[in-house]
Amino acid sequence: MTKTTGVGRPRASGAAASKREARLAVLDAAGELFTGAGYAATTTRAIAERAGLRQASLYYHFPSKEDILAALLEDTVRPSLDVAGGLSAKLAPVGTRLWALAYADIHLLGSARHNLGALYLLPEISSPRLARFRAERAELKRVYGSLVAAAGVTAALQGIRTDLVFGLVESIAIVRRDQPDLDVEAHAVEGADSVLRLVGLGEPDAVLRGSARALLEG
Amino acid sequence: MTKTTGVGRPRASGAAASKREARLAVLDAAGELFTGAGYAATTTRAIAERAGLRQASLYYHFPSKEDILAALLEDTVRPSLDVAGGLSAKLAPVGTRLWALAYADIHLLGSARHNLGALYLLPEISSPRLARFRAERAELKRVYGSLVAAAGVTAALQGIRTDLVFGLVESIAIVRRDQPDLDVEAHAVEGADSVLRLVGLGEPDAVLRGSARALLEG
DNA sequence: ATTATCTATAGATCTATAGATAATGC
DNA sequence: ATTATCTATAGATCTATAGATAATGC
Repeated sequence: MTKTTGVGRPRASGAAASKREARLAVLDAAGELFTGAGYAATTTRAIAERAGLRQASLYYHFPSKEDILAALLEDTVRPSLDVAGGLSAKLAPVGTRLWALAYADIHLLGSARHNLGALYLLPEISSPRLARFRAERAELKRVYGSLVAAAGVTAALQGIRTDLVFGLVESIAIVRRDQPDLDVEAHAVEGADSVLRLVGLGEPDAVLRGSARALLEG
Repeated sequence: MTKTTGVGRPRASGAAASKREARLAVLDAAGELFTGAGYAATTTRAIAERAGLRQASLYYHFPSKEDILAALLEDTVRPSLDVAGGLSAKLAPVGTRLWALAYADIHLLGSARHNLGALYLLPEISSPRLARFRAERAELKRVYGSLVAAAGVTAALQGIRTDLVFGLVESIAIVRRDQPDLDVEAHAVEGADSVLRLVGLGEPDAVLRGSARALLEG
């Protein structure tokens, strides 16, 4: 006759939540701790505590600690890939598309709840369990690569310029670590402008920016 | 009458080395392991093994694991600061100086024995023991900032553009992780060129590149 | 006497598994 | 019966300190 919220043994902490909520709470706690203290330095106990359940209960939701990291990172690239996919359906000049993609990515990385881009340099990234994340990130980079090519960059320079563009976009994570309260919007605009200058498309004007934004909204 | 190399109890491994060599061996082992497996995931035992001594003997050379990291990171920024200092003594146009600094930094980060730039995003960076590293890196960033300002970037945009330039330079670490055999020279030239375009100094020509290189050698 | 190392270990974890348990659902 | 959690713990570490030891130097 006790009032509870759902199926399954109640939590020791008293907190009640659905399975989906529990999973999200775990991811949120892990995101906070991984970015704040580091992946290896974060214990499963700390994650569980923050999420309101016991350490062993994590394993009902995720097969291993690395799978928690995988889920977090995949959730980070996927929205970028979605933007890239959405753009590919639209007709617009290269510069506009490239500006839009860079702007959206910097915005996503810069304003996500946790600075998960800071985890891209983690050595654990090479683990087999993170294969899907790596593949999705490579896919995103390929999109940048095709835009850089379409921008007219010499074949010989396409690889390196793509690296630089991608690096410029992702470097928002470094900036964000140093300045947690940075102006993401300004950074995204300036970053996207810089990407265009970087690939030799010149200085973007208000018209280009406007249509790029429209592209993202439409 | 046993033949040994110096003062102190001989190593169990048989390897003999001076105190200075031992310290360097520890740093080299740690650099390899920190960049390959991660800081927290690397045990002091693994470092010691690779350096040819026992785990506890590390503590004769460094007061803690974090101090090993601090020494490595400081050794990484210092050469860049030296370049920056050297440049400040010379007379040359802003573009040339900025190109030279970016080129030198990308080269240093890209071809150092280990990809230590990949550790700049580590959460451990905020530890008090790493205060000196942070200060030196901030100093280097300030140099970039003054060059960006001298390049004529609007006051309102100086901060963000400096972040972007610094991010572009340091992003070599991400690229290097993904492509360990990258062409550092090409990346450094393209990266430095990109920095100039990024701050609005236009497309650098062979003359500028030549005098920037001369600046670095002289 | 000094130096650079060693052995041994305290004390504190950490991840993941085994198996029990307290709910709801049928 | 199924679900979502719990308790308990195996087994494996890990960092740092204490104190001994095997060299050289004086």
